[in-house]
Amino acid sequence: MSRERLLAALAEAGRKHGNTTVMFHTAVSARMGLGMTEEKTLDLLRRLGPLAAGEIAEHSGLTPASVSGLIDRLERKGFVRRTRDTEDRRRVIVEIRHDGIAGFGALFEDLVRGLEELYATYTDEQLELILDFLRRSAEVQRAATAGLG
Amino acid sequence: MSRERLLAALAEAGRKHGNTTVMFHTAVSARMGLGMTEEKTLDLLRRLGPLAAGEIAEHSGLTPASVSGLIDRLERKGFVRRTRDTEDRRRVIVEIRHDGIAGFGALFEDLVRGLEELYATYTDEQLELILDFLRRSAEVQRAATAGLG
DNA sequence: TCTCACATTTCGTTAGGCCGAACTAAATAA
DNA sequence: TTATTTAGTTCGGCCTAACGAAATGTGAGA
Repeated sequence: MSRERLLAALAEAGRKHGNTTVMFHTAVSARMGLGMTEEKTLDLLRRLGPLAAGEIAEHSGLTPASVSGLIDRLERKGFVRRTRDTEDRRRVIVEIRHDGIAGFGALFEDLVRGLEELYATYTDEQLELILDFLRRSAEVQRAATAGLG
Repeated sequence: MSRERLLAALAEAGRKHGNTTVMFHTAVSARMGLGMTEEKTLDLLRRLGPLAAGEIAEHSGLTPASVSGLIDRLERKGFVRRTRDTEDRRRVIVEIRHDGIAGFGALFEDLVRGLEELYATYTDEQLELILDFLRRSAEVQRAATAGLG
């Protein structure tokens, strides 16, 4: 395959790959009964650990009032727990209830298994190449997203 | 790096890559002033070509009433055009207005340029490997999504 | 103690997007 | 022609998730 064709094929494959990623993500959220904001918040908590309500407001750009409602919804669905900060009892700490999201791990089973099978077909060198590509490509996407802010 | 570590790193990198993909996608939609449904509809029209309102209803699972409003919004934003079917004048054909979407191509510029630069650092053989990986990995995601239906 | 500042919640409102029911217009059957 | 079905639209109502303003409870300094 000529390099030109190769690059064209990569553009197309990348587009499709992105599409399936978004679709999978959307399907998972729907199954968990989560809205966009709720899911983004869970992701925040996964990455940064327990946060105060105000910190969630900062990270998400929502007003404090909206965050209250957001936490209510997540709590009602069993995904997070509210705790009073013992240091500063005005603050409310929000933490993920791992027991609440555990049941949904099954949603990822097919994906995880499929990817494991896929990875199994590559040599270590090839996997290193793929790993590097994924990291650098994620960085490109991150930068492009920031450029849209 | 041991294969075990390699696989763990891939799982993590894959997760992050998926995240950045979704975030980029979300940011683009926001910039275009599109809701989730509107965007899904545009994607439908891109993939399947012009569709009748009723066909959009079938594909999206929305009621005809909702589709009417949906088309109104897309039309008002300049992304689609309504046409009467000349065969069956009850039917309304919805088609993408490429001139309406063209202005937003710039949103992808950074991403496209970044990926081109990234691809430029690989040999043809390496790109073939990446292409194959993207295709197979997209298929895994597609299958996993279908499994959630 | 008495403010005053701060973190969060509550309340009332608004905008978006969906639905069902009733409607118009066009095609089709009797 | 007339009755029925089909395709979309309009209307009114509802729900979700956001917001601003005011209330609540807590901390901290004079």
